Amino acid sequence: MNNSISHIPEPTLRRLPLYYHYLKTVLANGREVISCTHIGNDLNLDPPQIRKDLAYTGIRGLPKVGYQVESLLKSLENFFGWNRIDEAFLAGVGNMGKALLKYEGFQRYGFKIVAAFDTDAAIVGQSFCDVKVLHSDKLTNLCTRMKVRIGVISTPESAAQQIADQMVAGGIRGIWNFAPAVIKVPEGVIVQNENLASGLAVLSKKLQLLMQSGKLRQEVVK
Amino acid sequence: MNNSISHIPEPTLRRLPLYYHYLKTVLANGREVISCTHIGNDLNLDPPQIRKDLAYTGIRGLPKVGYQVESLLKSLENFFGWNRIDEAFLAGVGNMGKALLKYEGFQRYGFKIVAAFDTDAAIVGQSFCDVKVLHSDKLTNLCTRMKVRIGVISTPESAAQQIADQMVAGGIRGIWNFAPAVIKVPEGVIVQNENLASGLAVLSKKLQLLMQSGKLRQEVVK
DNA sequence: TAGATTGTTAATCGATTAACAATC
DNA sequence: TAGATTGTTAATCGATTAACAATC
Repeated sequence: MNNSISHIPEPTLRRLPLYYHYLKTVLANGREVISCTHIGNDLNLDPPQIRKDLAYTGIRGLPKVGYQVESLLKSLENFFGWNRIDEAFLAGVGNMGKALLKYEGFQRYGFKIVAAFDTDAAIVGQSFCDVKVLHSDKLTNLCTRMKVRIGVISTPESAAQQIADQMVAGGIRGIWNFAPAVIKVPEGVIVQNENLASGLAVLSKKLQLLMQSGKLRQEVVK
Repeated sequence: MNNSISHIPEPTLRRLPLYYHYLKTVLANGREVISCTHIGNDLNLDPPQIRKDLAYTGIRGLPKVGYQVESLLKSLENFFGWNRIDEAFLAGVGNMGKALLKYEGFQRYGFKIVAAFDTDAAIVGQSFCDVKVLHSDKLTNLCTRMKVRIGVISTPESAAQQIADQMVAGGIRGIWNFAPAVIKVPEGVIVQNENLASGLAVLSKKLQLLMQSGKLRQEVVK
């Protein structure tokens, strides 16, 4: 109800889909009501944080009882608008592009790739999961005609900016970028970068620190 | 030099690979020295933040001059240990698993998948980029023998925990998890979750808010 | 020298955590 | 009723941003 609160913390936005996925399995197991204590236990999160996150979707729980799983799921769906499917274009049908095309689980999150684009003649004309690969030349025009608002970039770095420009020219307002490139877009267009190297770096540095401290502790023990 | 500071902010860790990638292209363009002002301009980041991030790697710049690109790259490589390759196992050779196997750019980040595992008889025995797919039964044993410390999970959700257990049993200390599952591991094992649904949710919510505010503004103008 | 840039310290901002009253 | 849980307000923590002296 409280639509005036338009700022939602990004960490919260990132956690909400995790709750959703979890609650789906909870419901499948036949549980109708759940508490934050329980969710927190399964998801390794603090209950007050979960309560605050869920409150952003507008849902209210019952003291002593918890939340109704089904209405919690509906609340999340409404919050994100997952009941309506957003159509998207994908550019760059390489390894990552193919994986994204073939993954059908995104539909659950109101997201569907309806056309793919590439410049490689060997790939143009092929289909993946009923999505045809067209030549990138046609991106802007088709985008305008189909009123598509979301674009996925999984091209090599060298092509990313040009593809982004074509997307913006076609009216795309949100870009999900998997290319290791910084994309410049005009105001009013959103870029969400998905950089696997960042996650890998976090993991390997944490591991490095862990092993070091382990060695140090062993030496101290000796 | 200051190894006593063992805590590095995670946002910094996530940005450092972006600098590295950027500096590689800077060097390729023949530039030998660069300032944070310049980096910030190209990467859409504030110069003082970049300075602070880079300081964690131990590098020092020269006032008025900036940083030497080459020594900056070396400093980053040393900081992360990218000069030594970490060998990793991957479990779950589906769409995402194949994309990760085929992507060779990770070697630049000291990371190489040396064996892949699956339970599907149709996939076991195949090779991708010289990496052979073995049956998951062999994971734990081979892991112990090869002293592999990093595991990648790209299995379906239902298999993720079991694979994680096998990895931990084989001595793996760091898990890069692409499955939409919360994995329980003993203390001393690190899990880095890579959840595409989170990124997608952030993008679509931001887009939603953008379109709403746009419409509101239009109405106000009318 | 003057201006640009680094490096450091302080101030701000925002998210998480803690505390606690309200409630079924 | 008593205990568990929600929802809210306050305190803490950590990262970003601002300010500024030091320096080539």
